Formats: sequence, C-alpha cells, structure tokens
Amino acid sequence: MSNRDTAEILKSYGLRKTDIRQSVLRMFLETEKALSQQDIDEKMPDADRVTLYRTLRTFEEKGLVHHAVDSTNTTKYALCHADCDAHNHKDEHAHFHCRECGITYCVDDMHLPAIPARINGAYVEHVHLVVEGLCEKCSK
Amino acid sequence: MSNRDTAEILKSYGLRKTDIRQSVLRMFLETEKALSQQDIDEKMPDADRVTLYRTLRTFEEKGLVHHAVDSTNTTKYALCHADCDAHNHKDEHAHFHCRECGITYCVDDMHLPAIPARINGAYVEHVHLVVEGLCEKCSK
DNA sequence: TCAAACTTGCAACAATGTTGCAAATGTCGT
DNA sequence: ACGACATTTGCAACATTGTTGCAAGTTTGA
Repeated sequence: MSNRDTAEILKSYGLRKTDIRQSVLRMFLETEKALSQQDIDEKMPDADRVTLYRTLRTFEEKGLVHHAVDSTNTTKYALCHADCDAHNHKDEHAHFHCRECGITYCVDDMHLPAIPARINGAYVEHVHLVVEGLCEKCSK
Repeated sequence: MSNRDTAEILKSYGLRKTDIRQSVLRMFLETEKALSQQDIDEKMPDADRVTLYRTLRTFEEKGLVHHAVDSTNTTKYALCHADCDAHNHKDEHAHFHCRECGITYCVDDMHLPAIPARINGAYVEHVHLVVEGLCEKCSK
C-alpha cells in the first residue's frame, strides 16, 4: 500500500492528508478485520489515543468507515464499501464476531432480512446483524 | 408486582432472595425496555454499582435476562423469554434502538433470517439483530 | 439455631469516551 | 515558495463503565 493511495483516498473524502490518518487508513486497507481503538493504538504507540479516537470519528463522519456492533463493549470500525458517503451509510451487512479471540469482520455475502420502514410506529433507519460464535481458527 | 412473585422467580432460577435482586427484577418486570446499568442505578441510589453490575451478570448467567446489543457502548439487559435457561439463551429476536432517546426494547414479532450453522468456516452460535432509528415518540 | 455458602459494599485500577486549549501542521491562493 | 487561515494534534483532565479482591453481612438448608 503506497502513500499515494492513502493520500488519494483521504483527499477524495475531503480529509487532510496527515501521517496519522494515512497510517490508520493503511491499517484498514491491509486487514479484513474491524479494528478497535486498541488494535490501532497498539500498532501506533506514538500517536495520542485521543487523536486516534478523533481520527476514527472523523473517518466515520466522512463515510470512510462504519462502526461494527458486537456484544462486547468495544467500538470497532471497518472500511465502508464504495457506496457509502457521509450522509448515507450503506453498511447494512452482517458482522461476524468470535467470542473466543474477539475478532470481528464483515460478512458481505449475507443479506439482511427485509426490514419494514416502520416497526410499531418507530422509524427504521438502519440495521445491524451480528453473528456470534467461534471463528475458523478458534473452533479447531 | 408483589414480593412473592419476585421471590418465586428468583428461587426458580436458583438465585437467593435478596432485597437488591428483588428490586432489580421488579424493574425488569415493570418495563418493556432493556435496562442499562445507569437506568437501574438511578432508581436504586443506595445500591452499590458493583453490586448491580454483579446482579445483572448473575441474572444473565442464570438465564433470567439476556443482554441487548446496540451501537452505543452501553450494555443493556432485558428479561428472557420463558424458554431461556442458563446454558441456552433463546434470545434470538430483534432489538430496536432509538438514536434520539437511547431507548432499547425487544421486537418480538420479527423473526431473524435463517443463519447457516457455519459461515466461511466459522461456527455460528447466535445472532443479534439490531434495528436502529427513531422511536415513535422521538419521530414526532 | 448454626455453619457454610453466597451476597454486598468498598477500595482500587484499567479502558474508553469526551472536551478544551494551545501548539503544530496542512492547504490554497498568489 | 510564502503566508494566512483552517484543521489537526498532543496533553491535561474528568466521567463512565468494567472488573477484581477482600472483609463484613445475609441467606439457606440441615
């Protein structure tokens, strides 16, 4: 992954090119996993955790990443698909979460059930489907 | 909700009858909502938060409540259906979460999609479906 | 009624979320 | 290449939640 790639991606999302942002983006591009603040912090010991926190928030606001839900209480982020943008996250896919090693990744080849626009009077905006169990490695 | 009811429920789940447990259980019985530690803490200012934390954990272990997932980072619990037990949570229903007021409640009349026993080599144990949007009140 | 087992309150610490502010850096026009 | 302006970063600080250990208080069953 070259710097040019990350620089272009950042620019296309209206984000300034900074070292930290490029590093974080590179981590996302190089993994299938959804990354937690901790995952990132560990690989970037020099960066301030607040900066990483803000970086992830900004990435999400701009539509570069979405956050994955799982039953632990750690926020995790994963790259959005090309059709996400700042105001319309198309992150309606499932996430798999391993209860053993804690990994979370997107499951793209699984469609969500059709959800009505309203449920008991509530307006539905989006849906998270979280599948939990043991990942391939941990089930051995 | 009488004390006798809560006492019997606790007993049937193999839990000792204590004031705190009865109060917490009563809160669950009297609401449709999934309750966070904070919700409970606010109504029981005398109880130590660690005790509440452990109470909820114990309730979950015994199969009395299950925890709901939402995109905020607060753990919330809701009463299990009658067919849950300590080792087999049948909490495979959807939860609705309002992004405005933060309320979470179970959506029983919505079935989850059929999930294969395995996804890409991973073993699936259970599934959370989280529907987010604006609840009836907040959408007005 | 008693002992054993379990529950509670308290102290303590880690991780995460969150904000404000000043210093450092990036961007863009010239 | 330079400078002004807007943004980003690092740091201090504080709140909330998760989590454990331990001693004191309570519940339960014989």
